[in-house]
Amino acid sequence: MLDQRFVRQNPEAVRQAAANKNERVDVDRFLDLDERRRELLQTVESLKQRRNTVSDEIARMKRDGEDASERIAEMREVSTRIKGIDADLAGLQDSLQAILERLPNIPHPTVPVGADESANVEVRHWGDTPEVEFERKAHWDIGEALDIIDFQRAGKISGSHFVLFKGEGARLQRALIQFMLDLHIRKHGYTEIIPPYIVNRQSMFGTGQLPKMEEDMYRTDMDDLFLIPTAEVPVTNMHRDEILPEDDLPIRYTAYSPCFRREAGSYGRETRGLIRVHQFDKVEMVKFVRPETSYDELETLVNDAEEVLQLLNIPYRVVALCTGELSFAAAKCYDLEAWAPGVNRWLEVSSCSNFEDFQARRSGIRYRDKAGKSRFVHTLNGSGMGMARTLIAVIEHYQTVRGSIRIPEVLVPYMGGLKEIG
RNA sequence: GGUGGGGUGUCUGAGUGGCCGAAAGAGACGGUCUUGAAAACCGUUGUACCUUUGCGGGUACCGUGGGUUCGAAUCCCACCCCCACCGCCA
Repeated sequence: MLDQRFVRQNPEAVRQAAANKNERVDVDRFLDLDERRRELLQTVESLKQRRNTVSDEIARMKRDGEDASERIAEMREVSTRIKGIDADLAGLQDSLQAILERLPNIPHPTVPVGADESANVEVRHWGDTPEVEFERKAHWDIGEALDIIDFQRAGKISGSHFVLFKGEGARLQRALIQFMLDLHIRKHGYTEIIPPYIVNRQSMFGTGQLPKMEEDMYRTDMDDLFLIPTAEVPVTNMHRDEILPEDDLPIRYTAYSPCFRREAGSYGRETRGLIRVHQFDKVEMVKFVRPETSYDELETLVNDAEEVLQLLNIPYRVVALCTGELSFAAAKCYDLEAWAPGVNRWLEVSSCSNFEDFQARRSGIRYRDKAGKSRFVHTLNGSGMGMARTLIAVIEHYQTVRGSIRIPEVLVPYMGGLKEIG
């Protein structure tokens, strides 16, 4: 969420940011409501001042045994007026709030301006995409041939775009998760969290999924709870409405969780196999940092994620998203795209974002600085990495001419010494 | 699900209608003392919003939302959350 005063003082910046993010916002209406609100506020506050003064007077008169009935009658009227104006004010506040919570975050100046992915900028790449020494098969063919991925039965059990892993396939996925967690915990200094996978409405609001993305979320009707679309939600909300000691910063958490996404209206050829599914596993990294350091922390976050792919020896590229591709809450974001030779394309396996104080303001996450002043922290998060797609990259990258899958060296210990599937 | 207890500032915790933005303690910050530190002592220390060029002035906030009242942390209603015990249960 943006600061109300910031919007008032920089309407053009807000308009521009929204336009660059392909969002439609009504800043004029906001300014109009905001001005009316301030007028009413001044009126009602001076009435309240009057009421407070006279109430003290009444208290004094009663103590002195004087007759205060005239004052009381007068204040009865004042109070009625106050109640009326307060009601109008509350209506205005609600309208303002509704606009405010739908205003997207302002992109950082270094973010390339553009409407779609053609404006994204490749920052660097790592590893060579291998020469085509044989006809690479897509992961769904390999998975079915080796009987380690079962789309048919997943469809029967749950519906399309669900997946079931079996035998060594399930184990490979678990190995990936374990390997990633260990890397982030031992080498990168993150603290492991196992959060709740179902959260309340306020948590979903805090990280910015609500109100805009509600139709993309799985929700439990009876309790109005949401299945998390990413561990970012529960982990970021751990410190909602808290004031953290400055010495605690930066805080770095990593969490494995399943992720649930309805993906309403995103079907088609692009989503075949494991590329886009309703439930997938992900290891997430979340940071709470001092504002001064957040862009340095973003770079190390990306590096932490990159190291996963480097150790798996999978070629990838780092892409700086343009304004039009940035999510609602992000100020800047890098995507990591792994090369998947079977489907012959780059797959987004990680997304690392700096939200600056946007989420912190929504969820009241602050810290107390050395001067004793409380300030909003900056929050960041990044996948490290998203499963299913990382699994695609591994399967398609490590397939052999014979149709088997070699196990990446770093995963062998997690596979109980197994070196090859099939 | 049932019964009981409870949600107050950074923390602990007092406060049952006006003199309460809120005692006391802790913590933090500044100072005195000290070679330095600790201890002791003195002082300062909530947030948001409106207004003002500035000094300043004002309003609101004691879990959330309503209500009663001239006036609510305090009384009433609803809801949420936490704790304990009982029941149920992987």
